[in-house]
Parts: sequence; structure tokens; C-alpha cells
Amino acid sequence: MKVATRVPPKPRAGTKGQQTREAILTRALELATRIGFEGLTIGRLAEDLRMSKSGLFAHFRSKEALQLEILRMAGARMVETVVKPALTVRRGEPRVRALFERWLAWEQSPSLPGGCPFMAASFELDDRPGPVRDFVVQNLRDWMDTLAGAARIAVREGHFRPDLDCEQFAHDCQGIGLAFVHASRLMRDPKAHGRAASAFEALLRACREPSRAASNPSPAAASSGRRR
Amino acid sequence: MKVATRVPPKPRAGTKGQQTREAILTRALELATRIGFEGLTIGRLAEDLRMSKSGLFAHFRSKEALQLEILRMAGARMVETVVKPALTVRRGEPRVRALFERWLAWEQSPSLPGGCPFMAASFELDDRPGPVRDFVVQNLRDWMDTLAGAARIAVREGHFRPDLDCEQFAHDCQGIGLAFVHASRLMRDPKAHGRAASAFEALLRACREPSRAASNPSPAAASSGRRR
DNA sequence: GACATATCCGAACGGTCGTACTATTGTCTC
DNA sequence: GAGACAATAGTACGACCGTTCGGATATGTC
Repeated sequence: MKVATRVPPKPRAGTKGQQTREAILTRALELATRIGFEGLTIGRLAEDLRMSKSGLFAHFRSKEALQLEILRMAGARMVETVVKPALTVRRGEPRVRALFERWLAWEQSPSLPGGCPFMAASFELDDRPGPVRDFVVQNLRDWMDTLAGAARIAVREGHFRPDLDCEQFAHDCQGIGLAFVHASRLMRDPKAHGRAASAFEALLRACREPSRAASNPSPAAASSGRRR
Repeated sequence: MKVATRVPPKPRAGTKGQQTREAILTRALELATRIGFEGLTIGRLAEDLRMSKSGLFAHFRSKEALQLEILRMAGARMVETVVKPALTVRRGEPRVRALFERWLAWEQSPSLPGGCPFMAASFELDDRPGPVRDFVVQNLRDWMDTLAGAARIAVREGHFRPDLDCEQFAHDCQGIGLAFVHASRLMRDPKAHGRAASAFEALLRACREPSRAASNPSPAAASSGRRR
């Protein structure tokens, strides 16, 4: 299980190695979203970039390090294209909305032909412990915290009802996003985006309305008589 | 790319081959849910079953055939443990509820240590065309049709509002289920089941209430002034 | 008991995987 | 332009992949 190799290849910025390194990562991210992180192969990636396998490999000490670097880059890009722009939108519901919309756009970005890598990795790595999985979990936790935080601000601004469970809101958003990927990528449903938008609007509506008690029994469950 | 091999190995029922074949599939299903369908390896599966690779392989003509048989078995089991029992519950919302609850239970069934194989396959195969993907899509389509059909009955019974979009309902259920898997398996959130239940209750609530126009503008969006 | 057939094993095939070494090229500094 | 060092290529390795094939067992029938 020996893992440590000679020297940490962290070249100083601007140099040639640094820029091919980034080219490798960019292409690797594209491939990984399509064929998965386990499916991504150093040989195939090298061939794709017209490099030798060993030449490419030298930039990272191991495949795991490569995977981590890919995810690190993806996380940084996601913050840059989703979170940071949304923070310029005014506080409260508009910002929540901006987060969600930019999230869907990011998922469909042409630079991510296979969709958001964290979504895919969620299901690919959920049973495979290790640093890669840990990194994905941490990134997704940060993302859900961002969503929950934006919702909390919307509560303070009076856009959302005061007793809203903001973690639940983030969870529900995640569900809408996952269903969106499911509908658009797997089912190839042309209405996928509309479905996601409808679900999100319904969720926002529920966030604005004063809460009705969760213990409020369903009329259907209460009414009809016969029980097995 | 030659794929056809000698004879279709479909032994008549009851015989020895048939029963080891099913033992293979049962174990294979368990493994596949944990390590994925591509990650599942004939050698590893054989070792796990204390069989020779070739002896196991002889039961299926190819790995793809094995994958399809695994999914076929999983689909049959899902119908048996989720759909059929729910059909004995009385029509309308109770049946919808039964479908959802049994679905979550199926996802957590001990015989599926890695969760529902169709959920996992959704994201693993979304970009890999072929018969395996097609089979997964068909099964999930059937499942969503089942959900939508149950909702339609609930509309007719007067449990849900008459103008409910039942396909949207099925889509939203799928989202809740995916978020459940996300929360429980990846994030290891002990509250995962509670979150799913809350989300589902909120969804049902929205199905019962008379619809408010979707064009109803958000007060937050309407109030604050500046718009880019 | 003999035979036909179903079931399983062992060995081997050509490939590809991640990784390790060495050698060759390119790039930057003085 | 020479020397230093970063960057890439070449080659090889052991392991495992899906698949094939021939032979060894087990099973069932007469």
C-alpha cells in the first residue's frame, strides 16, 4: 500500500509544467464527469491529450492525487461560477433564487459535459471510503451550508417565514437538483428544466407561507373508514 | 466486438444450475450496489462465492448479460416488495403514501447493502449508452409511471386537488428519494429519514391544497426595487 | 453400470490498469 | 552558450480484466 513517492510536484506558478498541468486537469474534469472517477484512466487521458502515460503521471504522484486535484479544481470553479456571483445579488430570496439558478446552469455548463462532478461522485463514492470521498463530502457540506445560510438570511429579511427549517430547505434544494440531473441526463426529459423550476417555485411558496402544523392530519387519512 | 457465444444458457427450472445461478445473482446484486456495476468484477464475484471465474462465467455469456440479469432480478424484487404490497392498500393518498414508504424501506433493505441499484445506476450509466442503460431507464420510467398513476387515482378520489400535475408529482417524489440516498449514504446524516418524511409531507400538503396560480409573484421579488 | 449431458474448474489468451525506473528532451539562468 | 534542472518520453513490471477452451467432475436416465 506504499503511496509516498519522491518529491511533491508543486511547481512554482507561471512555468511550463504548471500550465500543462492545468490543461491536464481541465480535460480530466471533462472526462471524469462523463465516464466517472473510477472509469477515468491515466492511459486514456494521456492518449486524449497526446501525451505519454508516464509524462502525464509525473505531474501527480498517484491516481488518487489526480482525482483529488480534479475535484479541487471543480470545487474552485463551482465557487467561482455559482457562489460568488450569487453573493452580489441582494440578500434574501433573490439571492437564494440566484444560487439555485446558477447551480442548474453550472450543472449544464459545456465545460462539464457529464454534469456536476459532485453530483456524480455522490453516488459513485458513497460506499468507497478514502480521501476522495471525504473531499466530496466536505464540498457538498459547504454547498448545503451555503444554501442554508442564504435561506437564513431570507428569513431575517422577512422573505421566508420565521420558523423555516433552513437545513431542511437546503436538503430539499439538493433533492430538486438531483431530480433535475436524473430527468435531464438519464431520462433525457426535455421538460427537465421546467420540472426543476416548478419544484423550486413550489418550495419557495412553502417557505413564504406561514407554517401549518406538521401534525395537521391528512383529511384523506382521517376520512375514509375501512382499514385492513 | 463479437458478442454472441455458443448457446443461450437458460436451464430449465429446478435444476442445480438454476439455483447456483440465482445464488450468483443474489450475491452479485449485493456487491453491485456497493461497488457499482462497472466496478463489479467477475473474478471478485467468483472469489466471493468460492467459485472459479470460468465456472461462474459459464452461467452468462458475457459480463453485460450478467449485468442485465442482475437488474432484471432487482426489478422483479422491487415490484414484489414495493409495488405489489402497496396495491393492496386502499386507493388514493394512502396508497401513494404506502408506495413512498415502502420505497424508502426497500432502499434501506439489508439485502441491498449499497441501496437501490436503480438509483446508483441512474448516475453511473447516465452517459454510457447500451442495453444496460436502456434497461435502467425503462425500469425507472415504469416506477415513475406507477407513482404518477397512484397520484392520478388520488385525484379522482378527491384526496388531491383536481388540477395536480401527476408527472410533476412523480418527479418530485424521485427528488425526495434521491435526496434521501444522498443524505443517508453519502452524508451519513442520521436525520435523513426525518428529512425525507418532512419533504414528503410538505409535498402531500401541496397536493391537497387548492392550487395557487404559479404566476403568483413572490412578494420579495415584487417589493425590493433594483433589478438589473 | 453405462452413457449423455449439465455443471464446474484450470490454465491461458490478449489487453489495460497504476506505477516505477531510466533516459532524453526542453527551458530557464547566468 | 553552458550548465542546471524541470518536463516529458520510453520501457517494463506485476496485477487484474473479460473471455475462451478443453478437460474434469457431478447428475440424471435407461
